[in-house]
Formats: sequence, C-alpha cells, structure tokens
Amino acid sequence: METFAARGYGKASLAEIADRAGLTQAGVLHYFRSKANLLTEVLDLRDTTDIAGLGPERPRGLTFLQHLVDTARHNAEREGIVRLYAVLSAESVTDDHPAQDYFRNRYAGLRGFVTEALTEACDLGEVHEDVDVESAANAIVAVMDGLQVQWLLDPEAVDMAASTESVIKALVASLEAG
Amino acid sequence: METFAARGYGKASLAEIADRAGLTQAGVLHYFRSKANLLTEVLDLRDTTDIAGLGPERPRGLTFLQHLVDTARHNAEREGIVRLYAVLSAESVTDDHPAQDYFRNRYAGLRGFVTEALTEACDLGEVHEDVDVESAANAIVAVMDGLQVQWLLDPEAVDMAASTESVIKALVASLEAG
DNA sequence: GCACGCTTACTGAGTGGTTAGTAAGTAGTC
DNA sequence: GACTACTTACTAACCACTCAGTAAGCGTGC
Repeated sequence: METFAARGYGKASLAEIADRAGLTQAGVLHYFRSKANLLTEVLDLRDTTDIAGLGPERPRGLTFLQHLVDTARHNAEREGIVRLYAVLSAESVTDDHPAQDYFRNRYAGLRGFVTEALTEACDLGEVHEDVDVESAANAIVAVMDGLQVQWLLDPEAVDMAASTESVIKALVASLEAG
Repeated sequence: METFAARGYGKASLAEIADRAGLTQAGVLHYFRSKANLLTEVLDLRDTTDIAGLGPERPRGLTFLQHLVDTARHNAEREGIVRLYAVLSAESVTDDHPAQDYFRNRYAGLRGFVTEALTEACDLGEVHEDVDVESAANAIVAVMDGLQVQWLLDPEAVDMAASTESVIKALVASLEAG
C-alpha cells in the first residue's frame, strides 16, 4: 500500500515492495502471481473497511450524508490511504490499467449509495426529476475526490470536511427548495 | 500530450513520444534536455489556452462561474486534454514528481479566481466569514476535477456540465441565504 | 521416534526486455 | 566556419517474471 501510494502502480517496483516486506522480489511473486494481481488484492483488502464496503445495513438519508463528512474529517489523518486512492483512481484511466474495472465499479456503487441517501434525505416524491438528484449525487462523490488531490498538494489550503459539508448542505437545500 | 495522457508521466516512454513525433528518442532529447523538462514544457504550453491562464481581463462574478460550466460542457468533447490533466494532477502527488510545483501553483491560482468570483457574484460584504466562501470555492474546483475521473471511466454515467452547474447554483444560493 | 512423501515458503541466479540519458558523428544551412 | 538538427550507437540501470533449488514443517506408517 505504501509503495503504490508513494509511486503509483506503474512506477512502483516489486523490488521496493519486497524490501519493505523484508523478502526478495521473487518472494513477493510467490504469494502474488503478478504485480497486477498484487494491486487488485491490495484494493480488495482495503475496501472491506471503507464506505464502499458498507453492507445493506448502512446508515440512510441524512445520517449517511453526515457519515461522508465524518469520513472526510477522518481522512485528514490518514494521508497514506488518501494518497493510495487519489493516485490509483486517476491512474486507472490510463490505457490497460489493471484497476480500471475496480474503480469503474467502485464509482458506480458510490453514486448509487449517494443517490439513494439524497432521495431519502430530501423526502422526494415523484415530483422530482431523477436527473437532478443524480447530478447532485455525482457531484458529492466528485467533490470528495477532487479535494483529496488539492489537500495532498497543500494541506494548509484545504479543509476537506468543511468543503464537503458546505456542498452537501447546499445541495440538500437546493433539492428541497426546487 | 497524447502519450502522457494515455500512460501517465511515469510509464510514458521517450521512445513512444519520439515515434509519434516521427523522430528518434535521442532526437526528442535534442529539443528537451530531459523527460521532466518535456513534461513541464507540455504543461506550460497547454496552460496558455486554459482557464488558469486567463489574464486580469477575465470575466467576473457570475459570468466567470458560468464560464466554468461552459468549460465543463466543452471538456466533454476534449477527452485527450481532460485525461492529460486528470492523470497528471493526481500523479503529481507521488514522491519527487516533476509536475508537483506546477499543480500546486495551478490549484492555488484556481482557488483564488473562484473565491474572487464567488465573492463578487454573491455581493458579499464584511458580514460573511471568509472561511465559508473559501470552502465553497475549493469545492467548486474539486468537483470539476473529481467529475473528470468519473467521466473518463464511465462517460454515460456522468454529465460534467450538469453536475458542475448544480453545485455552483446551490453554493451561490446558500452563500446568499446564509 | 523416526523415516516417508508432500506442501509451503522462500532465495539466488538468471532472462529478455525497456529505460533515460550520453557521446560522437553527419548532413544541411547561414 | 559555425550552428542547427538530427542519427546511430552505446551505457548503466532497472523492470517483471521464471526457474531450479533449499530448508523447514506436517501428517502418516511402522
């Protein structure tokens, strides 16, 4: 995780990963058939403790949205994981990247969760166009990601929790009003 | 640009860049002293036509914010440039990346522009806390970036212009109300 | 209690390929 | 005769991955 976060997938070397783990490069490949396989295993492992891994018993409505703000606040003390996801998610859009499917699915899931929570939080009937709430949900997922890159480059200049909260509050208000 | 966008800086090779340009790898290094120098030159060249390169005669207030939405719409027809910036900006947070300063400065500039425009658009007096408008400005920059990654992975699922617009409208309304 | 085959957990030494960057030379232009 | 625009040829490092071997642990048979 540390090596992928610090170098990205492409520039991370099995030799460095092996060194950190205290074995040889061939030793790493004894456990993971290939570098790509190691990446997907790392990603699968992490996911079980993340938002995207929340089961059907996850919080709903405003509680879920508040949970997103809490996650942003919590993330400001987990530079490593933030870096891992910020780097790999963007890198995944390059040609033939092994984590492309992982991130496509992850984002689809996140968008779905936030769309649901937003619908519940605003108590929307059939009045509302789905397109509005989906636009808002996609934006909420996006703002959290975009803030991470800015924060990693300049932690003093960005308050991830505050910006996340102002977007969520503003969007909820605008959906309820409109 | 195409090679950096498709592979990222780390995995892009001078040989591929040279091939596309119709000369040898050494020929590329005749013009650019190093790979890192080539990257910064590419970035500097692009910037002159981008938002960040707008001079002091740029639009102001709501017009500027509307310009951001137009840019998002326009970007949906420029996959290459979107990919270049999405990939490189996130990759720049890795150790010793040659574009780190470039993106740190770029984001600082963008945040400043949007903060200014937001202040003008909402006609804010001394009543308002700076922290609110800055949080909102950072979020607007972030949402545009975050949407790009999602859009690159799944263009059907994301409407960059619509999501950008809903965030800007909601934030402007919330600043004016609060 | 100990030899048996089987499995797990590695290491060391490669293989074949790619990397950025350099050095020297050449053809053409001013 | 100097300068520009390259090329060919090279270097030294690094890359993921393979392969053959070794050492240790383990359940089974006697």
